[in-house]
Amino acid sequence: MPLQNCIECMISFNDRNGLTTEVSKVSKRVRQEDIAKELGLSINSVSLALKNSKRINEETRQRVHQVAKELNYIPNSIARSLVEKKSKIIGFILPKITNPVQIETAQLIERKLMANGYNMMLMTTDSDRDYESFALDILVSRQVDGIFLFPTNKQNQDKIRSIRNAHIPMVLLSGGNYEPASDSVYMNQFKGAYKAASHLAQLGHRQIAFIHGGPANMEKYTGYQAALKDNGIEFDEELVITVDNYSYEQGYLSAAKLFSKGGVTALFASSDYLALGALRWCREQGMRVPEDMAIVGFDDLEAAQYAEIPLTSVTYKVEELTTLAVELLYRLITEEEQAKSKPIRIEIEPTLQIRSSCGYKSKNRQ
Amino acid sequence: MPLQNCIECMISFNDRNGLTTEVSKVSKRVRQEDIAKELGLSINSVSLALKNSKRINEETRQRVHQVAKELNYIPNSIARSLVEKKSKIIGFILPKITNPVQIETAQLIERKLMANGYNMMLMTTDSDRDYESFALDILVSRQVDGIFLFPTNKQNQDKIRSIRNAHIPMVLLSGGNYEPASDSVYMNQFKGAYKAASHLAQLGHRQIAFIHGGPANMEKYTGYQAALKDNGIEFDEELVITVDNYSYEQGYLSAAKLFSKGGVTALFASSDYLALGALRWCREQGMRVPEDMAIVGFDDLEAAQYAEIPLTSVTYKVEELTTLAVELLYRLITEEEQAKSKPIRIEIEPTLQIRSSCGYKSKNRQ
DNA sequence: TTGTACGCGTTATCAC
DNA sequence: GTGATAACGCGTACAA
Repeated sequence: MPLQNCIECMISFNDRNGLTTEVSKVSKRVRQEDIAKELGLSINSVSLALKNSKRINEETRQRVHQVAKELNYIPNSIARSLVEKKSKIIGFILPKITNPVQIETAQLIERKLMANGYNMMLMTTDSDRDYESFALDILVSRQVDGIFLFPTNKQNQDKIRSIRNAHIPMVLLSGGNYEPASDSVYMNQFKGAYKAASHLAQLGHRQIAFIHGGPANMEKYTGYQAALKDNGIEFDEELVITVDNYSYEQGYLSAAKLFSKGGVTALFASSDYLALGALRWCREQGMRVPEDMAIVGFDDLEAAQYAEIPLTSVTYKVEELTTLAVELLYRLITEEEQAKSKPIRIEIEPTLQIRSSCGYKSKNRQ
Repeated sequence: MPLQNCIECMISFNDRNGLTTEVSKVSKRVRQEDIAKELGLSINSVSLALKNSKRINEETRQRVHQVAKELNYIPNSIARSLVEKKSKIIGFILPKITNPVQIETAQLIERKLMANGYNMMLMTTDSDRDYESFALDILVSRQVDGIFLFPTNKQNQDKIRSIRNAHIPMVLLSGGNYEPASDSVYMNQFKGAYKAASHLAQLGHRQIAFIHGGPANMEKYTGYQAALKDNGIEFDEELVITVDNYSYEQGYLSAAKLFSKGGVTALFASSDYLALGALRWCREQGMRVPEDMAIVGFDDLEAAQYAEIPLTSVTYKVEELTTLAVELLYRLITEEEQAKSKPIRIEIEPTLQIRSSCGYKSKNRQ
């Protein structure tokens, strides 16, 4: 689909399908007018009665509710949104729905929003700059009351800034060691990666490989590099592999490339799936983990904990993050919090969950 | 939140928050009227120009587009939806976002929808009857153009039927050996479970345990029972455990309960995660898989393939299913397909992907 | 307590 | 080709 000029594409969409002219056979939905006619009241009275206004007679109120139920009246949110200038929809944009942590974040946020009458519109970007931009336009067009965005690296910074300037509440769920373009609540991936790589370095490893998912993982990449530097290890580009999705398979294939040459003694993977795929390769090749190869993952999925060799992984409290994120968005929606020149920035610091796969004998070792 | 009388809850929502009276500091979005004023045209001409009507002068058309871009005009989908009686939103209801196969289904469907100008509203039910009913009401209220629903067992059959009667396009993504309440495209879970349990029975196992996730897994349950019966094995309730989510942990705990007594030689789990959790328990207890315990899972996740002992699992083509489901929904939307008295029913038959965990020496054994 | 009139932003039907 | 005018369904002043 044409991502260029996406607004134009949205504008002219109707020309492309022939649906408009078709006779709608949809049985008319019942409106307030219908129940007004039924009772010989005005639409207004019905409207007031339905929202239990005290300015309406208790008896008529009950009769209206009665008839509404009988006719199976369901309010038209679209019409309501138009007049109230609130859609009660929150947009949620994330790169890929297959990222378990991001989708868990979405789930928790959806639950919290639902409790306040909001619903969630979900869009994916595949980490693509144009898709991300397009998704933002769509959500603005749909008059969402707020947006959660897992931005991919520093894409669309200008657009994000302009949305913020338009006072559309938006909370970024990713960020790093740079000035964010909008208010944000996120786990510091830089620090997480730094901790992981440092840990491996301090266990004595000098050749630490790194697998990452491209632009979406830039912060992890820089964290990895910083850790090497601080531990006096020279960065070697040969030890880094970029993959295009976080799968066991990609981890498996990357391990084959990275480890066959020999020399490498440790791996830091930007996702647990990648780490577990690599783990599988090691097992097949008769490599012992952690003795021959130390492995650290990222996200601390349940799969990491239950792996053959329980996986050391970078972790953080998703529940805590989502709570903060929703709170911040509500503050922005109610404008308790004005859009200040400097975006609010709430950071969660990740920790390293140490298990067997890195070879460190912790007291809590599993 | 009050799930009873959900419509009333929706109706009276505004009373509960105090936002309505607050002064909106949102800088006014630009409307067609603004660009009309700017050019000394009528709103109508602007509207026509924006959608590239041939009934408008080419020069003015261009001027309108020009100004629209300058003012950063973004169309208001809410207003458009109101008059067109089409929201271009598709609702998607699923029990839990943490089910990888269901969420992959959602992802694939979202992509296909997006290519046609639709967006997706996502809701979760937690397999709860009232939540499911509530979600349906919300989506109807929001005037969605169609609904995908992973129904939980036979909940809300009447509501589903009434939505169908109201000619709101809806495709069910789950079903079984019973007359579905609406048009549906789904993988036959009964057959999948039947194949899995039969396979174990035919390998000689007589005590086959079963872990399932409650009402959402009824079809698998009956498939399991049917397989036992057809293989002359008496059903033993003691060998069945119900869990409330598909996690490694639940599988691990269930294995502890089921296997400690002894006697059981095989396990069929209604989800790969459960199976892998059980696998972990076996390893810790020194039980060999498949020699001491044969295990079969469901869904054929990547984790199953890459497990320590690659897991035999029930599988099907999600891509194929989503393609059929989207096609069917479009047919219903364009009313090529009238809502007939008898719902359309498209079934995908799952297959058993045999790997090492069940002990069967297939030629393709991994 | 209830009804009337108007507005929300857009599209569609007519005139001109 | 272009511009009034009337919808769409609901909320809210303001009258009655």
